[in-house]
Formats: sequence, C-alpha cells, structure tokens
Amino acid sequence: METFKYKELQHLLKSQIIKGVYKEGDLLPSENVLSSEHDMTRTTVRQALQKMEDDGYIIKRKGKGSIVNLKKKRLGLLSFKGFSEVISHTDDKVNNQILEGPVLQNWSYDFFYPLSEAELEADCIFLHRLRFINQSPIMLEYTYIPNTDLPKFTETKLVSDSLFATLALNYDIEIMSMDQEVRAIKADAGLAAYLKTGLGEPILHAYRKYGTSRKDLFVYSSLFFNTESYAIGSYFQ
Amino acid sequence: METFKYKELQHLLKSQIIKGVYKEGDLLPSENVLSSEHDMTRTTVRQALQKMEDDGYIIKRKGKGSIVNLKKKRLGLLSFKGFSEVISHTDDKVNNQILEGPVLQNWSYDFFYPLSEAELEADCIFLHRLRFINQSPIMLEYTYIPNTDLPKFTETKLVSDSLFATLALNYDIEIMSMDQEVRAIKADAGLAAYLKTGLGEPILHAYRKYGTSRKDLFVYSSLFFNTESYAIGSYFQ
DNA sequence: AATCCCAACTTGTATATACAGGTTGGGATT
DNA sequence: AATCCCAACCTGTATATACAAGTTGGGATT
Repeated sequence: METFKYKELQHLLKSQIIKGVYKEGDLLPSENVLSSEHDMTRTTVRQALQKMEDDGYIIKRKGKGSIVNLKKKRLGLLSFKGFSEVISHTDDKVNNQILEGPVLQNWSYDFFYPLSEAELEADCIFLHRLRFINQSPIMLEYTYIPNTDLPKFTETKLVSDSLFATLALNYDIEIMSMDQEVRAIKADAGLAAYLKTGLGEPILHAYRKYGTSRKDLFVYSSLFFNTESYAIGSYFQ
Repeated sequence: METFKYKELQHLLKSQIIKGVYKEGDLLPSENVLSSEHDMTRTTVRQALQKMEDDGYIIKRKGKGSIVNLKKKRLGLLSFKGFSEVISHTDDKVNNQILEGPVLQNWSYDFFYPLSEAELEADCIFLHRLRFINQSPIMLEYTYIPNTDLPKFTETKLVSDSLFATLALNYDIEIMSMDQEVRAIKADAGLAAYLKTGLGEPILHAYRKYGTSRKDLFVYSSLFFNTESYAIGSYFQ
C-alpha cells in the first residue's frame, strides 16, 4: 500500500469533516498550523487541501482560510426543493430507512445498464432504501455496487447512514460523475404503498450510473420519487 | 490586470492545442523542457499543467508525459435515449417547431425563478417551441430571456433553429451551467394535445435556469416531456 | 462614540533542490 | 533473430524559503 503524507492529511481532514469535528462554515486550521502540527511542509499541506477543494469538501479563500463546505458538490447529485420555499434550505428533516441490505447477491439478468465482464464476475452489493423528508416518504432507492476490492462492505455499518460517506471514509472513493436517464411513470401498487400516494399517480423514475475516483468502479441506482411536494434539483457546471 | 507565470503558460498551451500545434494523443514537451524554455521552475510548470488537466485538455501519465485530450469534458445538457437501444445514438430525426416568438413581452408576475431588478427592468424575450423525435412530439418548451444587450434578437432568424447556437454565434455567449428542478405531473388537456398523449398520463416537467459566460445573463426554460418512448438523459461531471 | 488604519494573520505565487518510481528504446546477451 | 536489461528519460512526492496580496480585529485618532 503506497502511503503519502498529503494523502494521509487529506484522509484525516475528510474524516474529521464527515464526523463533524469541523462543521459547515467552519475554518480549518491554517496551512502553517497544519504544516507544523503534522510535521510537513506548507507545500505538502497545500497539496492535500487542493485535493479537498477538488472533491468539494472545502472552499479556499485568499486571506481568509479553508471553509468547510458540505452541501455544494453533493447538491448536484441529489437535492430536494420545497414547492414554495425554493431558496431557503431550512429545517427539512431527512431520514433514511434501510429496507434491505447491504447484502451480497447475483446481478439481475436484465440489469438496466450494460455491465463489464469484471463487474459480472464480482458479486453485487445490494441496498434497498426509503428516504423521508419531514416523515413523508419521498424517494425509494435500489442501489447496486460490484463487490470488487471493497473488503467487509456488507459486514460494517454505513457511515452517517450514507453510502457515499462510507465509500469516501472507508475506501477513499469519491463520486466523480453521474449519468442518468429520467422518466415520468404511473405508480403501481408497490410504489404507491411505499411512497404513500395513489395508484396511477405520476412518479419520477431515474436510472443512475455513478462514476468514482476508482477507475472501473461504478455505482448503479434505480430511484423513484414522489414529487407531489418536493421537486428534484440538480446543478450542472 | 493581474498576470501570473503559470496562467500565461496555461493560456499558451491551451491556444496551441486549440490551434492544432499539438493534436489529440500528442505529448506536450516535458515539464523540464517547458520550465527551461519558459524560464520558470518545474513547480510552476506543474501548476499550469494541473489546471490544464482539471479543464480536460490533457491527461498526465507518470513516467510518460502529458497527453493532449480533446473529446472529454463535454457535458450533455439535454439528450434523449431510446428505450431499448440505450447506447446506439442512431438515426433519430429531431425537428423543432416554433409555436410562438421570439417576441418581446412582459415578465409574468409569478415567474418560476426569482428575478433580479435588472432582469425585471428589461423586457422578456419569449419563445414557445415543440420538439419532435421521428415525427412524434416529445418536448414542449417555454423559454424566457431578459433582453439585456441582445440587439435585434427578435428580428433575426435563429441559427440552425437553435437558441444556444444563436447566442454563441451572434453574441459570443456560451452556456456554462444549468440549474433545474424536476417533477412528474399529470397531463392536462393542453399538454395532452401538444404531446399526443392521454389526459392524466404522467409527464416530466422541468424548470431550468441556464448560466452563461456573460455574468448576470441567465436563460430560463419551462419544459414538458412525454417520456413514454424516450427517457431524458443527463451527464454530470 | 465613530472612524481610520495597520499589524498580524491568512492563502497565492514562485524559486531551488532532491529523490522515488513508472516508461521506453536501444545495446548487450543469448 | 529474439530476448533481456538498464540508462535516460518522464512525472510524483517532499523539503525549505521568500515575497505578494486579501482579510480582519483592535488600538490610535478624530
């Protein structure tokens, strides 16, 4: 296992941010403080912080410092917007309920994205979740990950109930890109029950394929949204 | 105007790549050659090349060099995917029918995005279009642009029937970002008629706000999709 | 009390240097 | 002629140092 000083600092700071040692809007210790505390040059500290900024964990401001930033980069991938209060990211409470998994199983024969041979050879880590906003079920999610070099994934608890936080913290895997196709469909009996809506009501459906910092590792999801009260936001740049 | 050595090298190399001095797959001069030729440290050269890689112009390979890369980084703001043939972008024929506009009018009082004072003061260029794939109506689009410093926009014909091509060619305005919120709704009588589907059928609706290379100029759209036969694709990076 | 200003912070740019480790073409060996 | 191997290249990591330039809080001035 290759080990570099800047990678170690990067990993330490990431985990501290995810664990809440530094919160949204906080300033990280200055580059000079970090370099003396961790016995490395400021150049090396800057290398770590540059990667942190690339990954969307901090925003650097000249003369000010490195500001912890959590919502940005994630906001593009999945965010909800209330009907009336589009702007105010107020006190919406988000809960996750894991219905099944993470568990190892075989790939379905008619999987929604074409899979590589290496992916087909590996087992499939399956995860079935229901996401709530203010106690209302909004999103039903089926996630599939090829079990390639992800030791003990199904045996350990998810970090902060989040798949992406787990991949980032335990395996140093960042989500780098996302490809999706979206449709509007009618709720069948199962969807209507999960998402607490009527049979035949319009449901937003998305197939997603996430690219990661680990070449050849992709995460697949099939998502169903009840958009009666919340729209799905996304931001490209 | 602030000027930095690494920015100058970055700009020089980018323009050389665009002009074809270095072609797809070529290797740039090595970091040592660049540093001695341009009288700067290898550290400074590396800073320029790092930005080049971030912008998708090159791919760096340890032990090899910096490989010129052109095709990457293009993001699809709007694409359709056939149901069965997800991959093959075959010979689907796309047509546009302009139902109304471009015409100057007032902003609606309950416009879907909050507008700045400058935008409200300007008139609104309005455009109402219907897009077909293989003669089937798939997308209904309402577009709104603040008429700020866009001379003769409503008087001249669109370039290639495309709004973005017109902005790029006639006004040097590039689309840089896109923010959207998406919902699934039921088709009302009007939508059902335009999109040739039944009353109450699920329709995908999106509000979009495009950012441009001209600061403070945004383009707004309200879009309705019939996703019965085609899904809406998008790619983030 | 309100204002101004600067010292002490912060990050940004740049130089000079060293060694580690991946890639490759050509000469020595087989 | 085919193989092997290494020297000479390449980028990656790391140290030590200097000055430029943005930000901010508190003391001196008004």
